[in-house]
Amino acid sequence: MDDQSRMLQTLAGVNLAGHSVQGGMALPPPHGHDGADGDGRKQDIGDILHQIMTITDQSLDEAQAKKHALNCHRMKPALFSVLCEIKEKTGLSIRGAQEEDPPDPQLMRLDNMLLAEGVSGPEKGGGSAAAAAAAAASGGSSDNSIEHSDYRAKLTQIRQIYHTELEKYEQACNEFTTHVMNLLREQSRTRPISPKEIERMVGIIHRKFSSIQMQLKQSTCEAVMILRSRFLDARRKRRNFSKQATEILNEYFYSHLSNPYPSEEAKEELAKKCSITVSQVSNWFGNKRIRYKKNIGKFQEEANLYAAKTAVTAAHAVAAAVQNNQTNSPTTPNSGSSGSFNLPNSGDMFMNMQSLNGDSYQGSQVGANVQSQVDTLRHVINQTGGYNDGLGGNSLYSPHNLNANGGWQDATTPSSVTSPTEGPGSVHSDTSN
DNA sequence: AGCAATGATTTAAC
DNA sequence: GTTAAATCATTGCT
Repeated sequence: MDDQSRMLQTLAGVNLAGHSVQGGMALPPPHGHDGADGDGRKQDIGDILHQIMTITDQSLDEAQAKKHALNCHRMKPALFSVLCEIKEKTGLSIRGAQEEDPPDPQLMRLDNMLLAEGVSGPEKGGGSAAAAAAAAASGGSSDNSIEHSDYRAKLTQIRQIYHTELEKYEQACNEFTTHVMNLLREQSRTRPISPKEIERMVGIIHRKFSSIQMQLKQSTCEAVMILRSRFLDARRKRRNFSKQATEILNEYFYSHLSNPYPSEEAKEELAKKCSITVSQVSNWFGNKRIRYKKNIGKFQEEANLYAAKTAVTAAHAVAAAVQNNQTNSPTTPNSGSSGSFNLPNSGDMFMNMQSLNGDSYQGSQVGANVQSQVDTLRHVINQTGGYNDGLGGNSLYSPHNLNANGGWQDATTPSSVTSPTEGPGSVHSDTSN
């Protein structure tokens, strides 16, 4: 207010009246008597200045009436142009102080995150990436689909709230900006307000609103993070695999008991079959190996079960293979088998008929499969052939797979490590011995 | 509530 | 990178 009154004093004392400043001259009272011509002009200026000064303090109705009178004042145009000039000069320093700011890095981070989470961005398919991540992290299967949809629903909810709020803010911002601009434009007729100043004011308003928007974005991000941690932290919400998935994994495990290290391709295939991720397959095999090794006795029943389960198909497959070999090349049993043997067999059955490229496994694969079948058959033979060590029916199956060191007999090195360049025909490298 | 089973994570070794 | 081993955290059964 000091600057303003000083400015007005200068105006009244020097620029307009043409007189030198009279030391510390206060504004003339608004209602004074008319004196000489000079005095009268001074009185006019003082009056009009006072009116301009107070017009913003008055109510709109009051101001409306006064504005009209003010605009009609004979001194108004001259005074107005001078006020504008002074305002422009003082405004320069202000303008220099606050130039347009660079994009806020924090805001950019929030925007990026919201975009990545599918909260902002296009409506259709929004959140699919995050939802897919949720599906992958929480472990597939039918149980997971419930969680998946639940996650999606919650994310959609957040998304809706976010957009509604954002729209509200934007609308309010626009309304307010328009209102202020109208007000300033209106006032620019009576007060020295330049278009640039209006622009600056709009900028200030937008900045204010964008800071509010940032708060909204921040809280939305927080909500998404909480949602994610709740749904995606598998440890917090562990889901057991479906029975079918466990069965598939167990079948593979027990039919490859001699070397239960599925190759990368086999893991992928198992993951696909079980609707879980490859790392979940790895986890499962890791857990299974260690738990089996730790307590073989406990798993004997299970081993027998799966051995018996695959025995019939294994027997059929081996029989067919033998028959096939005999018919194809009776003199050299192994020479002709590679090209024609493609029957389902044993534990590999669920893998071999649909390799990654859709072809049947043939050629070198056959040897591995037969070995696997022999593994399985050996269990079954032990079980059904009456071999009994006298310790009871459940101890039929002997853990021939483990060596004295506690390692897997045939598992010299895990297949995925030692044979990364295996061809597509040797997916089951872990069974070839 | 107690417990076993089980999927995931961590750590260390390779 | 993978793996074994230990451990954590949850699920599901009794």
